[in-house]
Amino acid sequence: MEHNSTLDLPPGRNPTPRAQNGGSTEEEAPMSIDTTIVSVTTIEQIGQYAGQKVRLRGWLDTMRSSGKIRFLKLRDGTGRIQGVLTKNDAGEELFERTGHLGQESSLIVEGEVREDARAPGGYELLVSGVEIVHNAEGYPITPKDHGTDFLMDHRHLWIRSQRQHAILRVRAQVMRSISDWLDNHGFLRIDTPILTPSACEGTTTLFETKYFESSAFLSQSGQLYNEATAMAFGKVYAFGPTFRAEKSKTRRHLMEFWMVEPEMAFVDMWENMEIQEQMVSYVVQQCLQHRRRELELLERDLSKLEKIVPPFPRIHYDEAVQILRDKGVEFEWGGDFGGTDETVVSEQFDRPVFVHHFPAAVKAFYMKPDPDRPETVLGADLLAPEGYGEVIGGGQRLDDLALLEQRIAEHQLPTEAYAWYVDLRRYGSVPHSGFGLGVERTVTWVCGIEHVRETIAFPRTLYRLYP
RNA sequence: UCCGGAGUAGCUCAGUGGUAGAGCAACCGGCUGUUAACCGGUUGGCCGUAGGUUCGAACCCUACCUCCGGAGCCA
Repeated sequence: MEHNSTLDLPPGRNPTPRAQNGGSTEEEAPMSIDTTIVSVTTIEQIGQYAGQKVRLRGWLDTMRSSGKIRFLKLRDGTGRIQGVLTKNDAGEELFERTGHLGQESSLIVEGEVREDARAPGGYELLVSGVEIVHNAEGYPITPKDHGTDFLMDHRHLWIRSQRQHAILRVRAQVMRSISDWLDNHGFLRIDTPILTPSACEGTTTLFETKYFESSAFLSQSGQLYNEATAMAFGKVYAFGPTFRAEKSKTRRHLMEFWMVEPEMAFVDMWENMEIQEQMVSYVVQQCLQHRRRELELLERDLSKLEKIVPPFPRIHYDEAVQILRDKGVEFEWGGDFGGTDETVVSEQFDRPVFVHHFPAAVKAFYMKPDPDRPETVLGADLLAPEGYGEVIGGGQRLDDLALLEQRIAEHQLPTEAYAWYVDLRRYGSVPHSGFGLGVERTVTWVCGIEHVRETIAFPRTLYRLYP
């Protein structure tokens, strides 16, 4: 992130190029930053420079003025620190010049790092020089309350705020931990196409786009392609965006969302679940370890996350139906779970719960039926606790040529388009399984927040394509 | 698509038939330890749009638009 990292240089001895003054609106104002050699650092690293003079480059978060003393809260993307400026120490000229800075003005600030119990974070900067790179006027997001719609209209600015930083950092950690776990367990990342000739699962509505003289669809899943790459490499995963043109309007839905989809040859439904619980536990524990500060800022109940360790409970669809009925929910065997159904079931457990053996009728055509009860499939959904709902859908795939051809016919799917997929059952078919984990839902759960739309920088919701 | 809620200052909202309001933001001034600072002042309005009822409509009625929450579908 930092181009001028000072990590491996002794403090105070790394000459950095003089900051350019091109964006300054000050006319012929003297450079108030002196030319002595001062370390450029980040707020994250500032503790290493206690008692020394440093230079920070960032944006003005808030400013409070009190006549002869001024507090400039600076953020630089790595953290926030309060700069203190007094008329006596800083001098009349500097004090006057910083009196009319708007929120989010970009600044290069120089000063001495001081430990101070009064400062949030333990350190503050005794400001001795300020270069105004750009003085911002009328920043729309004030420190007061705003509605979601207003904030979403200003999403490009909203992501500068502390809460959004915390969420997006947790997201990055979740994605990184997923990749780490899979890479360390013999999976090869092979990404699948986003432009596809036809529906993958044939269930949801797809976004259609021009493809020269014909049309193409934005992928709703890499699932089918993953099966091909798994037959080529054994253990694989795809990690990328997926698109669903469903008119879903809930706190769990986005039109564009990210999914990681591992697929494994010679793995059955039960082993599939073991892999999932290992990976999910690892991801949650890594977030606790590396993003604790962010989770605390979000006021997440960390004790709930600490419980996320294997094994996760596994219940049969029949049991789940019984739980619903015991809790007074009218539910007929054979249906899929709605949001509230998922909540009722998952609230019975303090860990994510697998619900397996769903009725075949509500699942995709490629799911393998249970030989003993063919009206159910060898698949499992993973429901996150605390009512966060389905974060994983997965299962064992149909590996029998004749049965797959029959299913494709039953679902009235175009045979030509699936010819390559059927081929996989013709040349060395093996039992195989996989799953798809929704990144935004997982991040929502880990963060303990209300809505998936804050877990991606620029969410695509039903009626929002801006910014 | 269906059900429910809401559109009033830049933002968050009050105002339920009789002169358009508050807090914050912005702007001016005061204050040497502020944490969503505080104090004084100034600016700021096609009350979502179009009809209708009424002497008179932000307010009542009708339609439409937009947003929010939920359902369905899904990760």
